[in-house]
Amino acid sequence: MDEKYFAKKVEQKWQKIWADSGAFHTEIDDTRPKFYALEMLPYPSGNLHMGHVRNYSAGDALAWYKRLRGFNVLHPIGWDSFGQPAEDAAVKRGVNPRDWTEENIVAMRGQLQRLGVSYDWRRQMYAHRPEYYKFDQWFFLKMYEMGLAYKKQTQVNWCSHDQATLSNEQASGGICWRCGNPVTKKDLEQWFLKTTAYTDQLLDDMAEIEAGWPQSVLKRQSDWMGRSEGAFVDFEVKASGDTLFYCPIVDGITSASDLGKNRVRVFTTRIDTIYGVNAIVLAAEHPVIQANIDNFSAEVASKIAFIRSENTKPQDHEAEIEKDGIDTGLKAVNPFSGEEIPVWVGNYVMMAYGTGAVMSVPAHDERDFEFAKKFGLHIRQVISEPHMVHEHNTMQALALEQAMPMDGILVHSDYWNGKTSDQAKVEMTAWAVKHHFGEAATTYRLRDWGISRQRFWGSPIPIVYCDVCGVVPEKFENLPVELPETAPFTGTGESPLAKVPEFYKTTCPKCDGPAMRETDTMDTFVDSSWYFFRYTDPTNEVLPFDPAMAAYWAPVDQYIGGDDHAVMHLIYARFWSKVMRDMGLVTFDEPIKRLLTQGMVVGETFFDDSSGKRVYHQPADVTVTRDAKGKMAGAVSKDGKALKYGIERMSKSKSNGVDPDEMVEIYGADGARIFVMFAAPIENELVWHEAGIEGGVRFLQRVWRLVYKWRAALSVPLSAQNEVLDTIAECTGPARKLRQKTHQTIHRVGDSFESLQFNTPVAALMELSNAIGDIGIEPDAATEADVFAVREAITALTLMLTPFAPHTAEELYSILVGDENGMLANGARFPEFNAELAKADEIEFPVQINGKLRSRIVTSPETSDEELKKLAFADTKVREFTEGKEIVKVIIVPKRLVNIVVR
RNA sequence: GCGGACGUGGCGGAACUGGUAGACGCGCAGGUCUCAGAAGCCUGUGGCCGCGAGGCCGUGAUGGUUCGAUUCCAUUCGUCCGCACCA
Repeated sequence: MDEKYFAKKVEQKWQKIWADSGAFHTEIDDTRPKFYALEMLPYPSGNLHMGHVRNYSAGDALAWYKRLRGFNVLHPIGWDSFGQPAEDAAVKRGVNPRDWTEENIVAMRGQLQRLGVSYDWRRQMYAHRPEYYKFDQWFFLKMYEMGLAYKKQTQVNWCSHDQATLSNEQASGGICWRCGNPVTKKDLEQWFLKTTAYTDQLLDDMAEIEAGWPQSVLKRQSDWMGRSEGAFVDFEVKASGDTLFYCPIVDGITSASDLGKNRVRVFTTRIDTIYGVNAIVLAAEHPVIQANIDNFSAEVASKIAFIRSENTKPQDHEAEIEKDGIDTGLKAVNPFSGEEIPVWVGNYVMMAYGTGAVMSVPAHDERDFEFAKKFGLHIRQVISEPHMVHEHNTMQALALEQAMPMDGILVHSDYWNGKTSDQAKVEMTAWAVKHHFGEAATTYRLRDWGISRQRFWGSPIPIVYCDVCGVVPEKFENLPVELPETAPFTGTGESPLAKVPEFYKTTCPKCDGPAMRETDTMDTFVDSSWYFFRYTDPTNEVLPFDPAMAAYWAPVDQYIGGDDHAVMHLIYARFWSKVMRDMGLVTFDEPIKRLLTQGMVVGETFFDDSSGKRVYHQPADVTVTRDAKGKMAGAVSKDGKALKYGIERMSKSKSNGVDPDEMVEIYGADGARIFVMFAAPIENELVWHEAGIEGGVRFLQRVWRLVYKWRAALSVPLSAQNEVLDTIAECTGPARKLRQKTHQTIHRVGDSFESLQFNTPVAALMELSNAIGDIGIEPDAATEADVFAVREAITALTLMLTPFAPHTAEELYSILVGDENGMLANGARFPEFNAELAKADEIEFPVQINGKLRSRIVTSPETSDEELKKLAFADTKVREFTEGKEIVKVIIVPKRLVNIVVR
């Protein structure tokens, strides 16, 4: 190699050596500890973006670090290759989704390889290949057997733009997660996976991963699942006369055997406020309402119909929806007080949560308050602040200005008066149970996972419909149910598979009679829920993976990806693992021990000041002017137009995107990678500055020159003194100082990796490199001790550089040790830390007077307190400030500082 | 509205359990090399005052605890993110 650093040459050389030698191939090895480093798999769009580069650079750094620490590292990659863009391409451009996908994978794999990411490429998984999706289907059938997969007719979230159904997660906020258009509702027969059967575990097992996951992600997950503890209470319902109405049992909520058919069940977290109930409010879709719709007056019926239709409209989250509702004329009886109260339908009650029925307590709930105000309903306060209890019980309460949703002391509640909310919640629930009109209850926001998609490019759901046998699961031995070569792609709502008779015409697995296949395919989140287990055993044809393989590699030790997957993917993946545990495939509860969420990479954008259009990006098209301090004063385009500056998410349409290939071409993979790691903490947003990357390259060049400068001197074998040199006693002056810095750096870099910091270790390496450069000794004038210290420093620097700039490090390492096979073949290890050597002989003790820094004394860190005090008072500066003052006390912090308090 | 996170030079960011604020890099300024430029190298770079030694101020703002606060507490302002009537 040359004395000058040519990134491209070095990178091509080592990429070839790595590939030829299978340097990153991994197999089970019981003699070494394992480490499973995982990054979120990409969707094969055809182009890597800088967010990917950041993600994979971090994962690769960790993988390399662990390898150098002696771990057997599994570091795989695969392709989330089912999904809508491939089908869009088919609709728009008539290409075959399979061809489109495969081509994109080839392109992106090339990009990753040019970045030199150390994957075991043999273990790639491809969601769209039958060898993989066969096991999506296998899992589906298993879950069907376990009663975890079921079909039901429901209102689904429907995106009319994408012509697709969406899970609740994907329709979060009433907006399609993919295209951003409003979501509507549509009735469809759908397959569901029973995620709700695991909600409690998903919530409770968070304790196991708490230490390794970002708090924000766990918080979002628990909010998403939305467990709330409270009670069901049954209210008897009748007409204003005495006719009992027919009340069908509401789906899934009737466990009390004596729940009468003339009762309606509400869910409340505030049973203690039940004496303040002024009405029962039902969702418009509530079965009681729907079953009796013909009994209502025309006015009531049309209002209900109106509310119902409003509910299906896309919601505008900026504007608060005004409360609306109508008195149905039905009456309900408060089981505690015997009071007769009206039954209303309200637009603010959702059928999807709880029982679709609430007891309205306007005094203590803001929504109920608003509702009562609007319709002039009675408001009664039944919870009081402790000091107000007497007033409340002796005189009528004043009109409330607002709801008071706090806990307190019960008033106007007969027998329960004087109890605290906490007491009352427990005792009143017990009372309700005793008298058979209620029970303690927990409800969740999380619904079951609807996985049916009316799409071609996904795993077919392995179900057959037979006129004779009904719904029949496909036989395991018939898997995979393969997608046909192609289908008519129209972009309309029906699955393209429904237009391919060769696909859907089949025979019944049970009776061999003619039958139809299910033509929906699975949500692609199914693929990503278990893909990381497939890496442990990627070619298994019988099982998704061999449990023994997973037992060695799983769980994932470190997962890295964007926090946009905090709720969907990461809840599904956790759910899937728990199911696999119950199937006996794995033995643990949680599949991912540690999670790191990386921040977005954003771009600088320059706007045309006159038109406001964003058209330019750094550096090619823009000249930036700065003031004397370096602050940006203005920006001008090539054709002389003034530009405004802004920061936006990178994208092609904003022309502020950065192409990873281009960066690698100009600066080299290592330069790009080290910059991405260094520029900001991994969890922060990263603003891409073209100038910054040059700093990364400059650093690599400095290290390169350093090695070449010392190369000849270091190649001289050391004398028999070698071992003696490796002690502190034999090492003084600059050599001693350098060794100290080397070992301090080893410690810092190791620590940083353990706490998943990637920016600070790069800074530490820069410092070490600066320290080597600043040693002030020329190679030809160096003593043996100097050479020893420099050799140690440069070798350590090179090894520690590997996770960030593996190609460069490999090349420099090969120069240093004279071996061309690479570090791993050579058994290279992360440099060993020596605490003795890292210790300083002398340190600077700041001396403060009243907490203000006044002087410094340089002495051994072991100096006794007495001696330190003496030294401090001997200091002229200190004298100046203590002269004629009373010394109140002297505080000495061991190995830190001296603070003299004077008056 | 509810919930969470965060405010440090011109910029990205350092700072161990309260102990020398601004590491490291970018940018900027000056110098060196060169016919010239690029690259490299050297020096400086929080603000104010001072020739200098040095002094004063300084981690969004205000107060508090402490010998000592970027770090802990309270109030407040601001930014970012999540949720969407969850009974």
